[in-house]
Amino acid sequence: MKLSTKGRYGVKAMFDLAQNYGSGPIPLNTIARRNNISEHYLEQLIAVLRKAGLVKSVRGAQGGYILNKSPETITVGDIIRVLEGPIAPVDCVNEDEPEHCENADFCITRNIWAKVRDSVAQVLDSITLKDMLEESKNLQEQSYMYYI
Amino acid sequence: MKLSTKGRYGVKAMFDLAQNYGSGPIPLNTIARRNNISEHYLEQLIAVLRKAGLVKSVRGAQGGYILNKSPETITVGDIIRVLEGPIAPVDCVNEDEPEHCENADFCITRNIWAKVRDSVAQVLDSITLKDMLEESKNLQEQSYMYYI
DNA sequence: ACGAAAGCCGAGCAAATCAGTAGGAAATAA
DNA sequence: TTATTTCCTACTGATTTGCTCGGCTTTCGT
Repeated sequence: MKLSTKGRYGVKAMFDLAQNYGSGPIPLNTIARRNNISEHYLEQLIAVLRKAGLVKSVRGAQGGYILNKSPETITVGDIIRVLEGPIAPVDCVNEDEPEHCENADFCITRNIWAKVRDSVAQVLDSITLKDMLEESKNLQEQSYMYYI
Repeated sequence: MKLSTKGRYGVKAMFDLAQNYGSGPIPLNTIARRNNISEHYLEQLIAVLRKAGLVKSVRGAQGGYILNKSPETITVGDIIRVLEGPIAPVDCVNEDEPEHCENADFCITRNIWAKVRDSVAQVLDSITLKDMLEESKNLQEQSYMYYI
């Protein structure tokens, strides 16, 4: 039940882009450096995000990446699904095309995995990049108060 | 975010034992056959469950495995934790000993993974083997109604 | 026009994990 | 004593993970 670095790095990178939304394209090496991610590896991940339409790229000098939609319209679930595939603890409850299983109608464990899937999806789909920006702002304020 | 076969097979095997709770020891090859699991592989999994105190074994002919506690005191979460380790989408929100991360206080993504962890744990910890037995009974009754 | 800064692309690779197999030793009921 | 069963250790092929490497193309600034 682990998330791979694909999902983790992807969410970090997208959050970074959200924090810089409106400031023009952000080069990948900047994102990689700020988040301690191998640039070459992140390149592969962001290629997937780009093909899925979550970010767009600007080539050439002074180029970089930009969110393709505003932060409030992108959820963590969107990012995870693109990078890690459909949310499903086991394939027989896959969101897209559940693996066929002849026992599905009588399978008790299957119902459990479906509950897990729904509960994870509910959490991830309810959090937008904008929510994260706001939480970040709150954290900073608290941190400020702490130093007074 | 996939469960491995360890967790899946483990829950199936434990449910099988729950269905036979009170009928003496059930040999492993029976459980393996009924659930389409490689016996040798299941052997390794049940060894872990035994060492964790969830099942007890009776050696020798007519031996087998028995639940070590009654079905209502064993949750799916117990089984999963034993076989798959602590519930945590990423190590920095590990239930037992969270991996140290210097940015933890300011990490926005970390809060998300903690929410996912809690939501998965809540589902798994709320389902006991007895709940599964009852659901199974309901399904059988529905199936009976269907054939009238 | 040129060079530096960027994205784009495909190949390769070491380590870890998964999902088993294989083979036998020890215990026990009949 | 024999069949049945658990117990234990080691090995293994396939897949995934988390990268690295090298080169090509596009574009901005001068």
